[in-house]
Amino acid sequence: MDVSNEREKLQQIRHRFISVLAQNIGLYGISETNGRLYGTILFSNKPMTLDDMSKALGMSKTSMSTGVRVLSEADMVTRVWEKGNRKDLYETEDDWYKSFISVFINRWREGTDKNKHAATRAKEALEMLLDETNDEDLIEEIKQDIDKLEGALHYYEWLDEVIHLFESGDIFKLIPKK
Amino acid sequence: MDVSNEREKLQQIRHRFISVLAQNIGLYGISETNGRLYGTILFSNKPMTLDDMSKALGMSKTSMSTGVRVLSEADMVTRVWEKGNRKDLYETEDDWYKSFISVFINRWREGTDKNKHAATRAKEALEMLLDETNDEDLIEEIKQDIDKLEGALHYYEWLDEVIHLFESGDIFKLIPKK
DNA sequence: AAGTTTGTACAGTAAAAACTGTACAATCAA
DNA sequence: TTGATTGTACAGTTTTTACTGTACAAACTT
Repeated sequence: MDVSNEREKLQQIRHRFISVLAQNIGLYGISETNGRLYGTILFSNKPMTLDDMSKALGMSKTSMSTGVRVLSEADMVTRVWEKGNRKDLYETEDDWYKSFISVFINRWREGTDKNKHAATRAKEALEMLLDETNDEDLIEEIKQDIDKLEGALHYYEWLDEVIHLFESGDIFKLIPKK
Repeated sequence: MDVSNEREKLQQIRHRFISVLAQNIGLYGISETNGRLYGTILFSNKPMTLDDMSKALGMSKTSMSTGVRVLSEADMVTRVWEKGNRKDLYETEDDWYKSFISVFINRWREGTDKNKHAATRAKEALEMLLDETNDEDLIEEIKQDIDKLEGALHYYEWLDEVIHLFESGDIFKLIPKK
């Protein structure tokens, strides 16, 4: 088997892995195409330009530009400088713990905070309404709603602490990096 | 302020909370509309029929049917029986720990396993290719790829243990339910 | 300065997802 | 059995998202 054939095989192995990676990267809030872009940059063993990516994925440079922006904002790729090169170069953050966990934390922190805030506000509003009304049935319904919101709030508080376990890095005391 | 006005206010408070909940439920892999459906059933203080939902959300019964199926598969709502009622009735699983954590676990377990499997297969394939080839440059590239896959696999193993922490319920020893 | 090259905004197009209405099978009532 | 009601498959539509090509501003070269 000659070298070009072997190289072909290498590409195929990479491609297969990148496909699976991209399909499951939705867990981190990244779209499949951007996941494919991430995988491509990951396995390019040198930093890539937008044109490189465009060529590698057969997609427009515009798409690469927006894709790279999303990945940069998620701290999954970083821009890197190289003397004498006018083009922007990008490479992946190779520490998977760092990049994936931080993406995870950002997403969950944001979502949980918003929910918690909304639940608190709703509970307060219901308590005010409870004071105002005299209708028996309505009072009963409001009380049930407050119960539900309290259940939700307990869960969010718990989740808060879970997220903090990751933010603080304490999770690694419990489950050490491999 | 009369009762109908107060009832209006109650609906508004519910609606506002449900909107936020629905916007953030994507974290659990549920779409925003299905999140709204979940919220609607949650705050209906009695089990709902498809027609109830359709009316409450102003959407087709077909959509309710498919939506409820998604939520059922995720164990977020359950079908419930009532004597003398021909229609299917649904209510939410009220234990947020139970429903949300199980949805979370299912998603992450599945995604992580797939990635781990793909990484293992890719690594094996690369090791075979490494044996076959004699080209210096190619050997170097393959080695770099293997390194990356090993990094990924370490992360996946770690993630595996994290997921298991939730599956086993041991997380509650560390961070007790509120 | 003029001439290139590079990244991105924006408008338009293609593809995908969400949603609806109709049709029909399954279940129940009489 | 017939007639009515309920849930869902399926086809078609609308809405949303993804993607592209063009045009242009910013940065660099000469």
